[in-house]
Amino acid sequence: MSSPSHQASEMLIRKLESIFDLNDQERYIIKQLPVTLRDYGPDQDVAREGDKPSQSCLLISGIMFRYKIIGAGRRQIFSIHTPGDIPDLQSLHLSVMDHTVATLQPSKVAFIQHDALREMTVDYPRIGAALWRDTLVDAAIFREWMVGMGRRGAATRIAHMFCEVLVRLRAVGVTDGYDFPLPFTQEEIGDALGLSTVHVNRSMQLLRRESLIATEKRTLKVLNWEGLKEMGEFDPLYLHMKQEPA
Amino acid sequence: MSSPSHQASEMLIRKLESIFDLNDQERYIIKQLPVTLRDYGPDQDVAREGDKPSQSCLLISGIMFRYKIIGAGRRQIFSIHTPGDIPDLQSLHLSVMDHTVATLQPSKVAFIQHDALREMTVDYPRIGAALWRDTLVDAAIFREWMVGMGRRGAATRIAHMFCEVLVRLRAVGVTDGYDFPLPFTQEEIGDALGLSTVHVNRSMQLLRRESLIATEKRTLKVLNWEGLKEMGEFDPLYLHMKQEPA
DNA sequence: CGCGACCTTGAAGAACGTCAATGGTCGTGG
DNA sequence: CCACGACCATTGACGTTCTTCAAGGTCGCG
Repeated sequence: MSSPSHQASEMLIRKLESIFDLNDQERYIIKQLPVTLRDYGPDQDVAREGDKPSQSCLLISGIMFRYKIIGAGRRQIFSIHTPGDIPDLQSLHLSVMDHTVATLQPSKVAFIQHDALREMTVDYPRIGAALWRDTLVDAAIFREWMVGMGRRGAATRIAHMFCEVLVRLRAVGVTDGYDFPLPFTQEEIGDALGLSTVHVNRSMQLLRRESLIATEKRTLKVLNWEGLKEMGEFDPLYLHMKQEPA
Repeated sequence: MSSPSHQASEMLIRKLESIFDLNDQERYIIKQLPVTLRDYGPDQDVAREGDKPSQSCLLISGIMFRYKIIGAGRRQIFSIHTPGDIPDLQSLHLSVMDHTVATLQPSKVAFIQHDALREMTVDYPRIGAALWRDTLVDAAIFREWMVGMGRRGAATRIAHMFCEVLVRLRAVGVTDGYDFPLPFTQEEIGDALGLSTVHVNRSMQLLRRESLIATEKRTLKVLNWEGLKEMGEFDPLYLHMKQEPA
């Protein structure tokens, strides 16, 4: 737990245990995974669309996200990643990146060779199943975001996103209360939810007016968790966690 | 190829070979998979949100789709499935369905027990990798739809959807020209793309006015494939096929 | 023939985007 | 300590896109 590379496997184990039961041997095997560490500043691309990576990145601390740029100034953000995530795990079986993976905040990242991961999934099929499951939860989150973009209004989408981020941060122990550092600019929230910056701003004002949230000094305080869940039509089933989050 | 259950494995093999190289042994193993066959009419649910299926379904002929209902009359369709697909392969590692899988057209479906699939993925890790890859392509398609719903206009989204369906139908040999039976009502197209029926109707009129498509007798004719791709901002990279589709 | 499912049309309004300007906060260097 | 600049949040005015509601119209089928 002391050395940074132990920190990497600890975070991965913690993440996998939020969606899968690991036994002692499996935890041990994961701890043996060789990793290479690297620090990134904010807003740096880690793997770009078109790349053919030979390794995947495990987020240790900070926040990452995935996006695609289409034409002039139009960006779509697909996902937000919290510590313990392997944002480009999919590159293990999809050789060409069809989108870009980047840091949102300064982040500590561990790289794991695909060969090592592949070998582990073959030798320990249950760990393979856990990782496969992780990519399936990833897809489930995409589906939920699709519902939002297709069929929910702006305030609902924003509330939903805040609910999801809070639950996921709590699941890996980054936060334990109902406050968390708001790492997103309104532009980034808009790019994630398919909204303009201006409209995000006005919709967030609505959430504040309803006393669901408060923002001060780059911190988001959830004032009324039940109310926010209701506003966001948030049902955490799609996160497929082992235990229902609070 | 004669018996219906051979037809099932043939379609699966064909589908997997569009995204993965199988060898003779692997083809042989897949052919041994025990399946149960069943015919469905149109608009029938095959697995529902909340279910915990012990088998997955392989589409042999017809069209299936996946969706979620949220509140009064709001439905979001996530994906369209062509023969050879296993629409709920994800249930292999996500025990609870977070959405519903249904037929759009009358369809012939083969059910495969999860136990048999799991055993195969453990004994033949390359087949496991192919199936995992398939679920990752599924997720890549979600991402592309997210880009559409978040950042593209109605006509572009519709053109994109037609391009994708055509490419996928061609990949498994259901069509070889540029015409295909249009299995969707305008309401379904709207539910897939996050649009109202009325707006789908008007946007399709635009595509016809531009001589990109023609619809007659429930058949969609692509009059100008290059033009449609351009209108739809369609780049098939995200389908991760072995060979670039025409 | 008549019914149901689907497509089409018009009109009005809500939701959201764009443009452009203002103000706040924070870190940095003088 | 202050001034500056960068980045971000906020506001107003105005346009566009898309939705909603309501009413035909078309087609296949029993």
